[in-house]
Amino acid sequence: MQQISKTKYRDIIRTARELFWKHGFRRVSVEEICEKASVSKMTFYRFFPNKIELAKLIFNDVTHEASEKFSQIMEDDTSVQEKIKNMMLLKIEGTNDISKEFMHDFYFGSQPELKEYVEQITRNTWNDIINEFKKAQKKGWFRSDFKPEVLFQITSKMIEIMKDDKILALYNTPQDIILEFANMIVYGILPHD
Amino acid sequence: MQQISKTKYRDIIRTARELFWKHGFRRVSVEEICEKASVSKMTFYRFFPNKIELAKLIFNDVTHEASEKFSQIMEDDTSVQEKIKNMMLLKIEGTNDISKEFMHDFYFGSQPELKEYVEQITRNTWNDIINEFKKAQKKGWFRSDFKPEVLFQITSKMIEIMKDDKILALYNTPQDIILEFANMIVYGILPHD
DNA sequence: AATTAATGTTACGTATTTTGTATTATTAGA
DNA sequence: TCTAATAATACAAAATACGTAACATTAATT
Repeated sequence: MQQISKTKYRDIIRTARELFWKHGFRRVSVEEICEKASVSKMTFYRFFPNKIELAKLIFNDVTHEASEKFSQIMEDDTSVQEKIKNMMLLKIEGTNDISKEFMHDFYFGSQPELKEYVEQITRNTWNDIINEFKKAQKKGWFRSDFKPEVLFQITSKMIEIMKDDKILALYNTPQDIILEFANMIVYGILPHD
Repeated sequence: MQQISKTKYRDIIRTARELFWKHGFRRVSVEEICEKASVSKMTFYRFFPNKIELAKLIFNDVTHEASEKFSQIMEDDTSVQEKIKNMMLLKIEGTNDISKEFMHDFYFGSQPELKEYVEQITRNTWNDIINEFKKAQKKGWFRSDFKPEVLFQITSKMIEIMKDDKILALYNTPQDIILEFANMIVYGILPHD
């Protein structure tokens, strides 16, 4: 056996992702991941220095995949309405897909390192998205006086608002809040079909 | 303040039930329950001697409710197909709703006390259900040589089949599958009016 | 307003779990 | 056979969870 098993590596990531997805970061132990992935703890620590680094990697994957999907929608040869609709659907799908548990420990957990990392990645992802917006804007799909960068500020503030228990209580899940903001961004607060 | 707050008591149970439901027994701490239920830890321990006793109570509630629903179905003045259909719906609802997590720690957890309790309750519930079947059999709703224990197992397995995507794709709605399976159990696969 | 019991707050010792490493044994490919 | 990847086990240190106690606060009753 001279080859490092890429399989084990992937098994760990896949298993951890599933578990984090369901229960969040803090509820899942390294040993549990190892057991489910049929991997010894030593092997785990040969691949990853600790649980946090693994979480970073997984979070990175998840956001990257989401970002890819978004870019795809923007680049698709469809009408603006269709794009907006797809964006909304992606948001809905994405928020349905991303478990509350998964994000919670990242945002509100006790590891400042993880929180920082998540914020950074989120920032980068938003940069990508803003660029997509600018490209779209050049094509005349949005108002020309609208500044995509504002989106970043809005979403930053959104996270702060999310932390407010009184606001949280108004919605079933944090995802609903995200959806609400997405709606507001696209359509404003005027009624629409 | 001379009255013990029944509200707090209920809040604890409701919150704990939700958390156990999602994450199982071991992943949820007393403190977490208290926080989410907006109750101090002391109040918790005034109501419950420990986490295990709370779990017992909740498990008891859950199984009792399920059993009640089942009896209701059997006692309803409906056709046999309707009863079977409702049984399946109940099962689906139950299995979709009851997370594996919820049961897992009870069965495989490290508390033998809890496991024993669960096994006993399960046994009792099971007996109740079989008795309902036998009552129905006496009324002539099933063949007299048919063993109710088998029906129960069959419906369980059928639910598993329903969850198969390939099977699911064959029908328009999940309800159609249920109806189909209920029919199959009642009439077999021979044509009937 | 004073009383009183329920509830909250804080702190704490103990028990359990988790983390990360070291050590030794297997395993499977070269 | 030899060798490196992996497993198994044991372990100390850190973190978390449990359950209790002592005291503070609240709000209804008198």
